[in-house]
Amino acid sequence: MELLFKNIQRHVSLNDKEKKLLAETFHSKKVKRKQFLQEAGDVSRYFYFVLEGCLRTYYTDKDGEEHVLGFAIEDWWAGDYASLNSGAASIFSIDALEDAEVIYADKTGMDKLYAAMPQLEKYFRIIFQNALAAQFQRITNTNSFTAEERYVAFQKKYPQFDRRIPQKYLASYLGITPEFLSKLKKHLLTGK
Amino acid sequence: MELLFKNIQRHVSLNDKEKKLLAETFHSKKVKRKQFLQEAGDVSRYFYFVLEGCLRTYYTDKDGEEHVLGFAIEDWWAGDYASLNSGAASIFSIDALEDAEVIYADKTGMDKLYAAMPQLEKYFRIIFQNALAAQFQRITNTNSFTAEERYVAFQKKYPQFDRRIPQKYLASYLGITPEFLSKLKKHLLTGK
DNA sequence: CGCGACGTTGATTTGCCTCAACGATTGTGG
DNA sequence: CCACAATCGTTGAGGCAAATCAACGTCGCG
Repeated sequence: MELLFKNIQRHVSLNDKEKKLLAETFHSKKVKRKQFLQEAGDVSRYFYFVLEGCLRTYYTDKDGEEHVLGFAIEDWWAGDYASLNSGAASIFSIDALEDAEVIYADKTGMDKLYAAMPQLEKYFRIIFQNALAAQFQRITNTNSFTAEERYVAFQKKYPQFDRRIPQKYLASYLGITPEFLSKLKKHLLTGK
Repeated sequence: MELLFKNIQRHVSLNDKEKKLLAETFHSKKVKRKQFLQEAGDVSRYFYFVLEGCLRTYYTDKDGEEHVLGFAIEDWWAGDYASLNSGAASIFSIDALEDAEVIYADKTGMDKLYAAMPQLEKYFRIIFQNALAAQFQRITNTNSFTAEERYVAFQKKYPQFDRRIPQKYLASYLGITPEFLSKLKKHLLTGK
């Protein structure tokens, strides 16, 4: 919980009463590796804040193929930002790549927090604005880099993920097949 | 200006004093087709709200290739949401695909508005949250659809853009070459 | 009218995928 | 703690979607 306070206080201030309200509204949950936090089709959806471990958000297409949208580790947010607003059923699933501890709140809880602590609107405005910028960067990379360049750029930008994400999920995130990622790595190491 | 008020009032309320402040803070500008609102490398950057016309936001890669990130028509926002927060030089350019009329504010102006009208934080929190959801959808489409499917999906989702966007820019937005888009269209029309 | 930008069409090339087989690693029950 | 299965990663052969390159038609505009 302290981790969330610190994260929020990077952008806005919190007093003790507000911290108490946050602590009352967010609930805690531990999940084992491979367990789901959310499955596609769920109507009840949550904002998750990761205290420990590693999560994966992904989408299953009409052919049953999974496509990874992103990962979340300690001090990161996860959730279907999309449909939390709309109230529609989610098309995304979230599961754990490592045993994880998260705190979470549903839409009702978030609305209560927004009403009681207007500065949270600013906090999430900034969080979403930065996340949006990161997605534009990602789209830019997809369109102007080869798969190999995207892999190198990912390693450089997110070195903390290096050993924590199975290659097949990283391949999916990069938009390539696991086989091709394997060949890329060999090419980078051996030059052939 | 009324268009902006109506847009904002879809999510939060505004009184006359607040409308006056908005009108004082946003400045108006008309640009001809092909003129720039912002060029890559600019340090002074703005939030733009389109009153009339059509804008294009794009990125120029190391090989000099342009990659279109998005379009904006009446009642839409445009701008480098990314670096407006960070203060870094922008890597994006914005120009007009049609003669356009926009209103705009810089970071200082936006900060002033946020301070005077906290409900704007909520408004932009929602705007960014929805935009983020749209970008996740776009990434999902890129990874799980063929170019032809993406073209059809775009036509269906944004019919209002149909006649307004030159094919080469639409091709860039879809992540394909103009030549290939031409062939796609032929295939869809003639079946061969 | 003539120029330049845009769109089209065809021939060829290529980055990445698919399929299949084979190692390596992990996890689980006996 | 081992045996075995299951999952994951690697490697190779062949195929396809989309890129590249080049030539030509067409349209808007000075």
